[in-house]
Amino acid sequence: MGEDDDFLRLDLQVCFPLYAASNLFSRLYRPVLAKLGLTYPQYLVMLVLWEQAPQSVGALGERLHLDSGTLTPLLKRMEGAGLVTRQRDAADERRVLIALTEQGMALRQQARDVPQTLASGLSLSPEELIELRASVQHLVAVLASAEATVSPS
Amino acid sequence: MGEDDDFLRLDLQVCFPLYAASNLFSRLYRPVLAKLGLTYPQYLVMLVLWEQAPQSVGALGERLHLDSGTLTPLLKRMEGAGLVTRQRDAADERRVLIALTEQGMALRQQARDVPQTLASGLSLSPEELIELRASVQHLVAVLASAEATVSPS
DNA sequence: GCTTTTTATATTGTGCACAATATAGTTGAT
DNA sequence: ATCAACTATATTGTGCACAATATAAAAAGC
Repeated sequence: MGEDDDFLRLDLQVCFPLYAASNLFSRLYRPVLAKLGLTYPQYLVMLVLWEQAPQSVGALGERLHLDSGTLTPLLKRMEGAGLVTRQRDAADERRVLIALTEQGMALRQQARDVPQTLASGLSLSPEELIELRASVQHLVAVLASAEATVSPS
Repeated sequence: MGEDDDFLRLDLQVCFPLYAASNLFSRLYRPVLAKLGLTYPQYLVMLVLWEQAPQSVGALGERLHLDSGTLTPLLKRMEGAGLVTRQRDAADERRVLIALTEQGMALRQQARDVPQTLASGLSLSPEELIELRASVQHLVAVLASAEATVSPS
């Protein structure tokens, strides 16, 4: 008990720096995104929709690894803000299609400089960022497959 | 507008895989930690306290990059669960010292295998995990210093 | 055609995460 | 000693994140 060879030290965890980095990133984005009227998860939704719209709630959730319990109220707030519309798919009434409004599309221009604004404050080289991104993307793939293994459909 | 050379594509973001990995990790930990009666952030608090206790709320927050608005209710729930005690520091009445109860200390034995249980399900080599951990720890340091720069004390 | 199963989203309740603010305690400069 | 500035924690309100459950629509089996 209390030996130093156990694996419970905070500095030995992989999960903790990910957790801290995620929180710190969202804190760093907050004032920048506030000018656009977005929260950080809402910004991620906009990134997905700017690539392709309309999309169903489920498709958004699959891309972002979030479920309807998170997305539904978030999307309703975005609808209230005039950024997106929500309407049932006529072809499959179970689906709700999320589309961009004119305002939502226009917001892309204002968001254009957000990534570089933040990256510029980070004192990390582009190479470091690219390598880090690839590593964590790989981890996400591993975690997502582990999730699918544990709770099989 | 819509050119492919802008930086708004989700796959080009560093922040998004961190966000997804953090969520996926906490989802993966949830069923394991539930057996110990802990949530994932509560588990992190226990890791810190198992290293050293008692600690003030502020010291916990500094270590975990969390503020009192997050920690106070979390610690009250942990107090209610019988894992920690909360009492004012007699030497400085502004501080609240968080200490472990017998039950809180005993829980360490039950938690002993948690890290390896999770790591074993990940299909990542120990070398990959160590390198990833170092990269993200470095990022946390960079983000924390950026935070300090933006909002100077 | 009608029931069973599956699928897609919504709802409810709990627990973070954090900004803004409040409160109480401490320190420092006179 | 007194008061202004500062520090540590608590409170309030908003917005995620997710498990569990509900509801409704579609698909599949008979």
